Amino acid sequence: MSHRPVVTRIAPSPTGYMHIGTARTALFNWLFARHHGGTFLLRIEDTDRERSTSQATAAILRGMTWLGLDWDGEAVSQFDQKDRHAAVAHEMLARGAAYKCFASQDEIEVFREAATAEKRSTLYRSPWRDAAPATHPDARYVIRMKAPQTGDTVIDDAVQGRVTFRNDLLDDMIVLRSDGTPTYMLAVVVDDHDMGVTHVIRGDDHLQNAARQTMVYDAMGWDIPVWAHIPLIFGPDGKKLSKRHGATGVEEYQAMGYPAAGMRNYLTRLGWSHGDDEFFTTDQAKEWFNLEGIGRAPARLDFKKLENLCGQHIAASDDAALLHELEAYLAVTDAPPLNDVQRDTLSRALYCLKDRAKTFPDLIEKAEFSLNARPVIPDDAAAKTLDPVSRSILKTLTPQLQTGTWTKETLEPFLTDAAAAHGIGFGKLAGPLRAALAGRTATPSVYDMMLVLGKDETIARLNDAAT
RNA sequence: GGUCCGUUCGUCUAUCGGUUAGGACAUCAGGUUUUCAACCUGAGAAGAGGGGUUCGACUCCCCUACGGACUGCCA
Repeated sequence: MSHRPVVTRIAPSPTGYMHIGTARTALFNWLFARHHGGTFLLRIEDTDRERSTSQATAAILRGMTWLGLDWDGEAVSQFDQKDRHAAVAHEMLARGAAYKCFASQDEIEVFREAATAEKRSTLYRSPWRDAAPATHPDARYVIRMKAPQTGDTVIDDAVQGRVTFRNDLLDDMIVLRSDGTPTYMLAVVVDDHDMGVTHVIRGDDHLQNAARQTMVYDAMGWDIPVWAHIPLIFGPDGKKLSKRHGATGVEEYQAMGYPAAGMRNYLTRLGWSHGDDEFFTTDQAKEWFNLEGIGRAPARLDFKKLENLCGQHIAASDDAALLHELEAYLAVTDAPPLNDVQRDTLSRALYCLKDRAKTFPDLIEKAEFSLNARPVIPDDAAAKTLDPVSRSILKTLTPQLQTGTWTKETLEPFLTDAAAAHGIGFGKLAGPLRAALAGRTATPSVYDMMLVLGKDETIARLNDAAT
């Protein structure tokens, strides 16, 4: 119960891509730290040398960066601290809080199989717990925690409440492997302590670990951090999120073209609430975020809602930032970059595009009229509107358009009158105009397209279609 | 099997013993419109089941059911 400045961390293991659940946990930790003006650290849990890869570490860094979750200081490698971990393990040995166990993996394996077969508890009780040092063989050993076997270990969790575990149901976990490397259970505690972590916000798959880790804190006489075990994220069907659901990796979401701000908003709201607030900025999230608002039940991913929120964020973005993020999106998907003309036209078109796009692919699709150079190739539906009559009307338009001023205020009455002059409503004229200008039947407003395209380009496209 | 956690509209959630159980997404029906999107209006839609405690339970307790996590010299 100290008043130390808040320090949180995200501690992903680099054994694959960055899971969306990890991203949300990172987000919560980041939000909490930023809310309190504290520190948010990134630690790569790479003590599993078999499975850790530098590519996975790079993917984590990319994912964090994309989501805008800036961490303080350098990302640290847990493995780099292995000597410190080993020292703590030996310190525990010296304090009588741990012991050397000479049981081989095979031995334990045999025990577990037998226990499982006989439906007995697989809890392993090492015969070396109380063995006199004189009886120790000259062989490889692991260091096991000498866990209390009676009483309870109580976790006061900021999300889950008070959770009690019976000590006689917990075994003496290994803290140092026979090759001298630390296990996760030891390394997290040592690192969190050394890094001054005050609040451990992580998936509730770690809830039981908190009990075991508490024992290490106690053995070393260290302060226990505030625990906050948050529920896991499920797929839309309520099942554990798997490849089958389409997207489990953060980078897949980026590649699908969701804006980072929308992603943050959605992920923050998933399992956390601030009254009825649904759409909010990252600044608001930082201002509002607290542990009390975190729910206790797992939440399902809802892509429709994600899209809706993303659409709102795109609409709320300022044009320059939106263009910048769009180009970044293009880059990660290996799409050809925008040329100068496209960038210029698009930046002028954004105002009439961003209200109607939910994702970047969506935006690009709707922006096509401004991205593609002549000639405009109409799709089938658009081609149908360009019948001889329509084409002849378009033809009469261009000379008159040539002389008018190019503003919405002049264009609007002009086109309305032109339609009327041919005995049709503007709605009838809009179809062929769309086809000529965009080659589509679904486009932004005709006026907006004309404004974005400019007089010369508009007339050229109209002439193309009329002939 | 054991331990632990969870369970409000289809989905995300509000409610912190007293509400016609609210909002959002989605859905459906209207409206507006220059197509699409958007927007506006409206509708349907929920406390897993059973016991308690209480004047009164979605809210507190117990049991059941269902879901999940953990049960590694993985993290």
